Amino acid sequence: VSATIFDVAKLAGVSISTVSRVLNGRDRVHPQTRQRVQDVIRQLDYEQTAPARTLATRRSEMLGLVIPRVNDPYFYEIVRGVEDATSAAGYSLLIASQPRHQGTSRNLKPFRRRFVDGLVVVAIDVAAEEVHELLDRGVPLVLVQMTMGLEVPAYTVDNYGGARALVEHLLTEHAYRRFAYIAGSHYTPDSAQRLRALRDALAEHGLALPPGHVVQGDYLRGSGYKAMLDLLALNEWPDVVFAANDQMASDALLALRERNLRVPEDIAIVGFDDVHLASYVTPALTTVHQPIYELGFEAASAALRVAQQEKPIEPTQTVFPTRLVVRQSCGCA
Amino acid sequence: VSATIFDVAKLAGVSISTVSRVLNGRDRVHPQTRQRVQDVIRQLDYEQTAPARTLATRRSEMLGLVIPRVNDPYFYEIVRGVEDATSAAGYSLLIASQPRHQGTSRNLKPFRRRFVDGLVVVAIDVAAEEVHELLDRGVPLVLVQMTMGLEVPAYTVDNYGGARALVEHLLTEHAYRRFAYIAGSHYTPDSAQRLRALRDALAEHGLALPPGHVVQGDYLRGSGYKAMLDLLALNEWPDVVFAANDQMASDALLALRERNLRVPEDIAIVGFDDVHLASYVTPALTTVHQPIYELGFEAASAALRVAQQEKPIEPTQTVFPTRLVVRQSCGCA
DNA sequence: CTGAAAGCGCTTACAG
DNA sequence: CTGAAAGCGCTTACAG
Repeated sequence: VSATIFDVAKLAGVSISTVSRVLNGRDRVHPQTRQRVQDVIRQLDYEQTAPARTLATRRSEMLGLVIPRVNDPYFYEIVRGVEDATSAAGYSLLIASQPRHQGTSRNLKPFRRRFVDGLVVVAIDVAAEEVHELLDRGVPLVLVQMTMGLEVPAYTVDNYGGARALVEHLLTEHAYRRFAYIAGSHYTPDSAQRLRALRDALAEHGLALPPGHVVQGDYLRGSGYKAMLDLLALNEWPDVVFAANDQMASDALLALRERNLRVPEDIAIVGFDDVHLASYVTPALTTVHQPIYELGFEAASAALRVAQQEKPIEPTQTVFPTRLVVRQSCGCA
Repeated sequence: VSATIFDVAKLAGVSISTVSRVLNGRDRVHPQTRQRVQDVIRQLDYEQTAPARTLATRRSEMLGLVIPRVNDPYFYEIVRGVEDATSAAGYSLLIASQPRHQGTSRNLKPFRRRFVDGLVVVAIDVAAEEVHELLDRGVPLVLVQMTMGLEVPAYTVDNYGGARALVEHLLTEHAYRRFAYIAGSHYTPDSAQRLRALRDALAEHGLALPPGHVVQGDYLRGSGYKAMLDLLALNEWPDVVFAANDQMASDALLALRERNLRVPEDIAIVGFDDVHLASYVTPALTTVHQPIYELGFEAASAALRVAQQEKPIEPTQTVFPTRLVVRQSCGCA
């Protein structure tokens, strides 16, 4: 139905090689020939067929994205960043979202078969073998919110530093002593890093987490509510609850309100991430900001930069800074 | 680097035609031959190269998605629905997000060139010409949250009915008389439908919107705040403010809190959509639920069903029901 | 500066 | 049930 490169060539009175040359802007073409071909292209509304080109060049002008399928605005922000970088480069985005936890995975195969020019893998367990295979083939692959050792490029945020700053604030500005922690899913490293920061900061002040004051959540909607109820079942309540993300902190808020407990007067709550929700709940959450959109944008940009220059990718480890955001849920005015 | 169909054929001692047959499960193949080929495929870890297949068959096993690039959890829910339907069908998802308002668009071209097997277009102005061209080519295309006349299949929700039920509640249960409306972006039909429902319901009760009581927002974060301030600048305040979505309603809440006004005592607020945010703000928003995820899921499923059966798509107009969700922001306990 | 030809890795009538 | 061959629409050395 549509015009092919043969149609263009015939009408312009040249060979398809020449059409291909003006299409790709490589090699020299006589200005008049070029003009003639371009006119015909416009006239026929011709456009290259992507798979034919991909087959010949092994490049698809698509960026692949692997991301957990969970319904979390946090991941949406990453997607937006990846997307913006991708369209800015004139690429298309091919998405495969995955159940968050799924043992060994062959999720990268579809991307191999489709010749994606780059791949961004977000917070997903992928087989090291597959990652290295892609990297070895020269497919620029970058990790976001996870690392796989120094040989694989990764974009993460300073979870430890952010959590540390948050806890220091709670210790020095508010003099809280009894802390509790609502953990995120256990198979991601960030919750563990944030917990470690909490423990270290407490230790420096001669404190420790009381037994039973670390409860398990999963980062998702609802789990913070249940975790908070577990905490309220303890003999001695904490002064302050540090939830591993804002979603769980917000759900904890809901649990406390139901029990007619006041935040921060009875129990203070803090979160992590600084997603939009954090500033809409009451009291607004004190939390740690991380540059979520930028994480996605920079990771994708890096992969695309490499793809477009055909250079091998450097296994750079990029750690974005985080920043304490003080609102009211910690007890500040 | 990887094995091709030739490698498999040679090692199995058959022609590539036969390999292709076992790969695609069509035509009869002798069981022993089939077994031998399958063994070799496994042995070589062979996988079909997608673009080669696409070039030969004109089918890509990709579903295209065009969606506004705005940062709105509402759209993320749709994406999730589309995504789940897509992976359930074994397809990949190719995303092109677009600035929300961009005049006539050639945004569908990339999808034509890549032979997507179906296309879901969400709340985006696309040129009617391009839509019909794709439809004419047999590419199943479905519209979500927009319609382009009866010839193009569309998935929408009952904005009018939902808004109507909401306003009836406010009129009969609460006896509010002075209404105000914060409109969504003017280039989408849903805000206008909701406003029309409001006007009709008021008229039936012998009421009307006072002058200046319709203010313009854009659905996005921040605009509800500004709109609420405009309303507070009026001589006579409304009893109740109907914001065209929950995001703007939540921002209006923030504006009122800053002025130390109480919701719902001083001014009641209601929203639309029933996004997660609605139940986290204080007071929780009375709103209208719409099945956002389902909208994306069903639209994508319909397109894929057609794609897989190679039948022409029926231009069905599907309208999902909406449902009043009563929480506290309207004045209910 | 330009063209003829081979090749990318598949599928699919057409014969047999 | 199976194979040889043409074709899908491009790109890219290789000659000239």
